[in-house]
Amino acid sequence: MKKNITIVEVAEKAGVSKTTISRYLNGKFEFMSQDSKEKIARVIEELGYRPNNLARSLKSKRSRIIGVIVSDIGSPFSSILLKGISDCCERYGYGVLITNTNDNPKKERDYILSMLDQRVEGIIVNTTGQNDDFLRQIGKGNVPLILADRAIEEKMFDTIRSADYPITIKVAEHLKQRGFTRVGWFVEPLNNGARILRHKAYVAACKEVLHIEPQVYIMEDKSSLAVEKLVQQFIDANGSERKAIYTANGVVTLHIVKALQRMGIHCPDDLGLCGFNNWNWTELVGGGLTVVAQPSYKIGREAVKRMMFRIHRNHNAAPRLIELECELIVRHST
Amino acid sequence: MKKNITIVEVAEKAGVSKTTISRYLNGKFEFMSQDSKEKIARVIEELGYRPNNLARSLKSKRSRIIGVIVSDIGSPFSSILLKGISDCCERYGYGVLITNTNDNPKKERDYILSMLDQRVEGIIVNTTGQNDDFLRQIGKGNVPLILADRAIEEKMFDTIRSADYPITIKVAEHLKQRGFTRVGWFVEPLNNGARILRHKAYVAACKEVLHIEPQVYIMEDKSSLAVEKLVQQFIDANGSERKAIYTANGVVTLHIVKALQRMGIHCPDDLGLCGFNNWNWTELVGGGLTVVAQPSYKIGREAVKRMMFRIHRNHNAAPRLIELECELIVRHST
DNA sequence: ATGAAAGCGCTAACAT
DNA sequence: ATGTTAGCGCTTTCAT
Repeated sequence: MKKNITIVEVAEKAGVSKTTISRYLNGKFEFMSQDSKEKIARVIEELGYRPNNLARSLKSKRSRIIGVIVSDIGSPFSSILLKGISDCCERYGYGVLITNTNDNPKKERDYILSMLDQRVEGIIVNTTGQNDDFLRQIGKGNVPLILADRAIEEKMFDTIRSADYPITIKVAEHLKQRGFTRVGWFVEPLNNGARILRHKAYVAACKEVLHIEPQVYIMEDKSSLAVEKLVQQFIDANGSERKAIYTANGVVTLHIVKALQRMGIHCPDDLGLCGFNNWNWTELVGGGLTVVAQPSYKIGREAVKRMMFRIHRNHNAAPRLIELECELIVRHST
Repeated sequence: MKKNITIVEVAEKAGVSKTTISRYLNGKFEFMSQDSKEKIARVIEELGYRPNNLARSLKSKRSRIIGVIVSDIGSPFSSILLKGISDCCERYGYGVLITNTNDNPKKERDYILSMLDQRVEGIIVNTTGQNDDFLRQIGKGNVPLILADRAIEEKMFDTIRSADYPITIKVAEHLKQRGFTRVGWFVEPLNNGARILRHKAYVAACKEVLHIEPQVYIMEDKSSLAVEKLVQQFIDANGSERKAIYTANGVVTLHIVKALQRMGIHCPDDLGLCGFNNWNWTELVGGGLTVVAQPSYKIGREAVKRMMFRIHRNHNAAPRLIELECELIVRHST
């Protein structure tokens, strides 16, 4: 097990002090002789020296790592979000420490604390929605926290999410124009900020555009039978009206599509369907699904940009809500 | 900006030395009075003290972080793999530093180096396949490297992947039994270990089971037109035989399904189709796709287990190739 | 333009 | 059972 090369050896071999090496490493060439510079470069090359980032971070208090906590790393939303985040972090020379909570609030708390222990410079969290008090507490510390997709009630953190309201209005207009007179909204339990805001948007769209009573169907249980029952319930409740389902997210969309297939219900003739999230398979099923495309990649990218702003420009900027535009992709199912 | 609490303050307030606090933090209670123990616990609680992991790692040379490099974080394979890795790391008390190369070999090299700078204790890499020399170099160092899914020629690293050979034989038997007399294999360029091994398996299956000449179709270009052309080529080349397509991975499957839909080709009557990877949408399209289910989650989990073995038990164990069983899920398309 | 020296917050001999 | 001390590998005043 060969010893690691440190700054000391480099200094000795280059015939200068540690300080000069450190300056070199940090790009402070301004008051450094061309000679030293070249010699150092050569020695580093020869030795294959690489600085120890733990030591650098410990001393400088800048780890150049940001933490990311997602609620379900297996979902396409998360992977695209993460892609946006990592791509953007890379441009800023930051690394990304990622953890996955599986929507478990306790894990979320533990991970946040352990990321702070690692001295991450900021945390981006797609919160489970059950940690508002804890998050507030963390917010008082000096490591910026930014919410991705899921907001919390209080306007305390920068939040980057999709602009659900305008797109939901647009969806309603589209459905109305296609002759649908009843629109049911299918969602998982309303226990996080994204779902709550989308719910508001749906209710507003019912009032303002569709002029109907909202019909919210909450999937407490995602088993095949339970979902089919819920769909049947919606159908039975609306007699001979032209009915359409609007879903709250990609997971719900998937469950609904499966249920409709099993039930032998065809879109758009038997029932309209507008999904949320333009996942790669949505164009493949049933001749193509009409969907709202959420800007997941951009959400990631903007979260990082905002984080960099906070870290490098203004630690105490007022929290901002950044809502990014969604796109309605009309296909065969409506 | 309030000062961070350090071990020194805790020691003072508890009336003991730093050493004792350090012992407490590391669970070395064996020679510690019940009294000290309780007092320390209380002080830590009161102060809300949390140890600085950078300092711990720097000193102890154990960061309790492992690095993971995936080639495409946006793909379901990667997300499930990552889920397996993170879940398992958590059980061992390890954090995960994740980066994404987008199949760019240069990025892969840079990320590996920067992970080493962070003093990760091990690296799991789903390599682009274009860095064999570099990886060998890294392999000589003392940070274990484990390959996930994509092997390299030389048997130098632990490698965890799916057992492609037996499942491919099984696929061939299934297709034969269903009356398919020609099977074409569709793949991206053969530039990584997974594809190369799958290619071998396909060729073997052709000889041993199907008794036909292999027909390999390489998708150099994934545009709609190019893919359609390739499919048409396969069809034209095999006249009135019963033809089936077997794909090398989920991305290829997706492209083929799209092409078939556009071309108005129906499975299994016009053409059989067996995909690779049981992504959530495969059961939805065309009445359900027959697929090989790759054990992505398990690959992640086993990679971590092997990593822990290497780190904690035997740094110099002989490299092992661990191949995990795949499952054939027969649906409507064959 | 360069260096000496004092830490960053912790761990681990080596005492006692 | 507990404390003293010397670092881990770097950055950063403050000199010169």
